[in-house]
Amino acid sequence: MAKELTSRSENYSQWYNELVVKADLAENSAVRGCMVIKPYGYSIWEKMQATLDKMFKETGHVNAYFPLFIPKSFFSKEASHVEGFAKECAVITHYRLKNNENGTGVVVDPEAKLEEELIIRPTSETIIWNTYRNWIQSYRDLPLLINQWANVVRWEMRTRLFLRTAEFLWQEGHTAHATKEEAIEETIKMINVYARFAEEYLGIPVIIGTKTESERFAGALDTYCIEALMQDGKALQSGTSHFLGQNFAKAFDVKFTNKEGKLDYVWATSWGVSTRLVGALIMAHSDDNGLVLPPRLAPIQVVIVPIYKNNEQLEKISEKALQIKKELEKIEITVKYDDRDTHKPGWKFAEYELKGVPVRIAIGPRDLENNSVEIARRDTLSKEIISSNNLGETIVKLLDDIQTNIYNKALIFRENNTFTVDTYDEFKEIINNKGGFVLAHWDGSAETELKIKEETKATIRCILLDGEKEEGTCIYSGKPSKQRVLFAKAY
RNA sequence: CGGGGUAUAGCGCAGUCCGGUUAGCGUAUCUGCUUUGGGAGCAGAGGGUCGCAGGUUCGAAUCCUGCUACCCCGACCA
Repeated sequence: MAKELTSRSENYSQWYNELVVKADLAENSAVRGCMVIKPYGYSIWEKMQATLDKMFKETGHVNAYFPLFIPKSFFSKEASHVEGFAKECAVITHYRLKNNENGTGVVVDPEAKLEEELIIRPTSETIIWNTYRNWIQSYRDLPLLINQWANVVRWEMRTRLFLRTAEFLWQEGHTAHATKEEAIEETIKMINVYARFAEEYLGIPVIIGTKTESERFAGALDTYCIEALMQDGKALQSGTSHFLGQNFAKAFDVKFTNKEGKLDYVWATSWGVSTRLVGALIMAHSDDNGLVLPPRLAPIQVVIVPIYKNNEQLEKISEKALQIKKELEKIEITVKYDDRDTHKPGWKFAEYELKGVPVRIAIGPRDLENNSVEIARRDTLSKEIISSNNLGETIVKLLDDIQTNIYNKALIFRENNTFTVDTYDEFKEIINNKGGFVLAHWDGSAETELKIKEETKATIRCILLDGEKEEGTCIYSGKPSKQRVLFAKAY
């Protein structure tokens, strides 16, 4: 009642904005374009971090930390990199404040101007490669497989909670290799790690592909990406992995002696995912009642709500509830027992639905008599009374079911909203009226890509990595094409 | 950064056009009693620099100017 949510059909973006705030994930801050990630939202991010970090370690990477500030001169060393980021950099020019002469506060001390201005990192390639120069001399120093968890700042014009904020949290992997082949292998390995994470944990099916030249990371030779389809038919780039070639090695003079004793430039990759994934999670699965979280990333997997008329009943129910909690926690399930007397059960039901808790167990006097509990699952909103014997086993299976179900639901949605077209008219019809992914032939030219973007707002999300090599003609120019590419309107 | 909109109690809003009692409603909060298997009921109470800064006026939430933030639509991006 107090937290009525706008429906998706009524206004999808309003639904998203309200949901983020009402489910207590994040809110806008006093600083333009920056968000406050609240504890519930942050714990989802922590779960993502923990999982990804483990996956990175399993693939041989280690964590380190590089500075937030980058000297301006570093930044300008790689030409296309500067061009890509220059328009959205925050710059530090001074290092001191002083009291305003009229006593009304503080002002920047003009005496404290920095010799060299500092850029707040929009990404760390430059500072990292400047450092790697000192770390790498020989092929024996390679590969260098480093990741960092950090915040970055990109001065965005229009921001949205999680999807695009001026400051965001992410991880960025930066690796150095002796050969081109090895670097490309690393790039592909990591995009596959992201894809596996998206599908197995976020429960979101993704398309793996490479970016066209115009969508590529500034400074990369190739950008691999995973693209997910949101419920409103728009695509969300959910992770990228870049093959940087020798661009940064040349810009920062990072050379090594190879086995033949010859000097050569190092081959590089970088890859990242951000708090944007939280936005993906919300938009992929949630419904008009609120969040739907995949069990593997839900901060609370099971909530237990007691139903009682008096203290005596509450005591008996609590005894049973705590016993169940203990049993579930023993098998690594995160359980919250909500015995607050300040809210009624119905209120709690609605609240936990809004917050996307996968499983709710309700226990009342009738259940005590019958040795039963009521189990409700968030993804289907269905309820069932079951015996409270062997609850652990049941819940484990149920959580697995939910994880699989929401993935399948998202997969079916994507299948139903992926279209193959052969004419520009069909293309426009689908992009304008339905949305979704559209597979179409493209002649490979930046001009055609731009024209299509200008006319329809759809962009090439990626060139499918495992796409069929099918000859055809470009829907726009009629020129020959070797394979279909994936178009969509994107976030 | 361009166009449009909004800013009044924690949240959601009315009042602003046409200046004039003590700024109101819903919800939330607090107290008490009754309640508890899907967002409880009744009674009472507290809570406001009307976004910020100037200006006009005897008098400003209301009129004027400037600023800021947020939302929507464009251009740019993870």
